[in-house]
Amino acid sequence: MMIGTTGQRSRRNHGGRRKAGASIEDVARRVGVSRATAARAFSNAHLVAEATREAVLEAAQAMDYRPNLMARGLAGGRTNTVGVLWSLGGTPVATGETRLVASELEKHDLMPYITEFNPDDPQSEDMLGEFARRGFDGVVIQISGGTRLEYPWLQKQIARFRAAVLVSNQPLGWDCDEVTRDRLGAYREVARHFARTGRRRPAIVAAHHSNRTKVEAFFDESERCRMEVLPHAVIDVQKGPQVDPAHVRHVLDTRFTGREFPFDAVMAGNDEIAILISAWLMEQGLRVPDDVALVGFDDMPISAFLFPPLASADRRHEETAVEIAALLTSRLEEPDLPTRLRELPMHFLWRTSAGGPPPDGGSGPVDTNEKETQT
Amino acid sequence: MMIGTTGQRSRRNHGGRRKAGASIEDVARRVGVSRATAARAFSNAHLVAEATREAVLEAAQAMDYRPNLMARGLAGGRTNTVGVLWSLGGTPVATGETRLVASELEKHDLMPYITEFNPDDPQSEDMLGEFARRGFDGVVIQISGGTRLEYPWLQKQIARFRAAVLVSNQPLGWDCDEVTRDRLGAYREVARHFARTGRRRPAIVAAHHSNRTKVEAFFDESERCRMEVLPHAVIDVQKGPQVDPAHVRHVLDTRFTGREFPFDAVMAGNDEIAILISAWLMEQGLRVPDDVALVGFDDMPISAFLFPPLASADRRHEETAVEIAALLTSRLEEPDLPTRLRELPMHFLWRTSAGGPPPDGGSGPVDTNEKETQT
DNA sequence: CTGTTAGCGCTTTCAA
DNA sequence: TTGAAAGCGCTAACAG
Repeated sequence: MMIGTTGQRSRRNHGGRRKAGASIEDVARRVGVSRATAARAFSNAHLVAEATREAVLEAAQAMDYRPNLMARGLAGGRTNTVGVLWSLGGTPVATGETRLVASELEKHDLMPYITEFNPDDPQSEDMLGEFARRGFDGVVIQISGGTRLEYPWLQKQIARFRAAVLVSNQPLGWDCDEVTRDRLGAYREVARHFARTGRRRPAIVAAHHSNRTKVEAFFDESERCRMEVLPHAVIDVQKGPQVDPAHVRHVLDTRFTGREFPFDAVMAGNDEIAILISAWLMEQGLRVPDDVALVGFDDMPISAFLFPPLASADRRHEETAVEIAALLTSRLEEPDLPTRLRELPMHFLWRTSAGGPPPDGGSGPVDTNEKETQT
Repeated sequence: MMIGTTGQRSRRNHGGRRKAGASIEDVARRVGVSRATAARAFSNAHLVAEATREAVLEAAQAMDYRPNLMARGLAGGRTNTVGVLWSLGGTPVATGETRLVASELEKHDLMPYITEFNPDDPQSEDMLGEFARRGFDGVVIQISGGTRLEYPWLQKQIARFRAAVLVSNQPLGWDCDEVTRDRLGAYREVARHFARTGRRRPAIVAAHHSNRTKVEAFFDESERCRMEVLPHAVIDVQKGPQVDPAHVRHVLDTRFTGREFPFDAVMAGNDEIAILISAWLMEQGLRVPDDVALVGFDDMPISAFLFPPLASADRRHEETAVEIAALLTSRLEEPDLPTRLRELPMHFLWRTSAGGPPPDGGSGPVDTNEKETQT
């Protein structure tokens, strides 16, 4: 490591107060009204005379005035900031999802702050406290494979914000708006597809073994369809907090190499795992889907273009992001709205890797089956 | 779409002032000192008598006091907030990188705001203004495949922050700290490897054709190594602002299907593109690396476990993230430091898909060749 | 509909 | 080393 010295330019503007541009006072003076009136033109437009408001807005435009949100928050007003607490788990799909949510919120002039979140981690409580202290207007909280359905501290923290949207796997019924994406239906659809196309011995390879419901749904449906559920049909590849490709590989190697692979259909917890399985199967000389049918989950952008194209389940990211933003902004506008529940069930997305002909001649069901409820 | 109504619970805590926990005044009262002194214990500890400070800190702890950062910012103090402006471009690698940066900053008790950034987009200027108005302490700005080397407005905006770190492809020499990851070396290494292992006709498939330097470096080295650079050896798969798998596929299909694929070595702009190419080649009945050697870029976590394992270039994410955080925090502590430049060149990472024996018996060079400079 | 007046919780002179 | 006092820019009563 070399250390050279070729100059000594140093940065100006060290500590100290920075001038932050025009203030509402400047605008007010220019228009000839009081500070309060000028300010109202922004935060309570409906309390200001049409003409006055226009004059203020025009002056503000001319002076390039923008409200200082620290000051606003401090005084109890809105900061146009929302926290997005998501369990990223290192998967590209999750981070992609938060980007969609972020860009959707930005469309509504809200500034999203995205952060990793795990309700089982006590540190997460601090995070929410910090958000409240910073005057965040709202929070979006994803309770993903959550081990529980009740987090009393969380429910309490949520009440500190003007708006809160929960993103869940199943309706939680907390006192806030909620978007639910049920994945059980997709798991059952995959099981039925496997059975219908002549598969006999299905397996599931997934992380988060803790979250049993999806595994149960899959095997329940498998048995109803007369497939054989072998003793070790659940292959858990969870290790740390996130999926580790090396570990997935290691599990497959130690459990199956040298022996005959006993399954003819594999459901993977997500597309990344499916890709790893696919590579491993190829290496073993097994063909997808001829020898083993393979289905992933969450539909990564590249999945449709792999060889063979990887079947998956549609996570409905865009719709979810739009719903979240809609719920949040409407709540911010009208705090007294009743709590709302939006259901966006996930569905099996047929592609070649799943084998056999696609279900009823299409790549997915037509009825997406969403529900809108006031709870 | 069904609309049901099953209740009318509504949220409390609509607008209005929220009580935000203990204030510095409460702490001061409890200890028996003035507000100013208590506050100094946090923001200017060295101006307070040892004993007083300890008493204040202890009281704060007991009362679970945390400074209100909106107030602090408003009064001109630090907000412990930094903006991370990164060109995500939808690639999982970029988002993964920002997560590393974020978690590194969090270790230093800084709160990162990650946002998409493109210096060629005029809207980005607003973004920085907004950050300044919100009292952000610093910004991390990635100037990626940037078309230019000078962005006067950007350099000016940067001066509004206490700290700024630039993340670039090549040293830019602006008046702020900088981390540079040169990728040209890696491109040259790949070309040399292809030549050494008997490949004759290399191609490059990449987005961002605008950024020609890496393409030039690759073909320059190819020619020096006596490989044949065919007329259409640059396959541009750029369409929108981000890589679109469908478009990559489309380009490959329209240009090569039905004809013989003229190249025996392909360098892809990133691992995702490489995966798409690999699938496409398989579909054409071409084998990697026997018929076509393939190298990606940026080393996605799953790349090492694909079939065949995908060669790539090490983006040195972790080191980069650590450097960024180190530069930022040190600048915040000591504003008068000279500007610093850290160089972290990227290197070729051999794996099976690249064909032939690995370069000098290893998977990569030992000398990582970093530099530390004061400019 | 508009102006006046208090703060929000902190930092920062300026004296003591 | 500490305290008193004056804001930072805005919102929120409360009068007019």
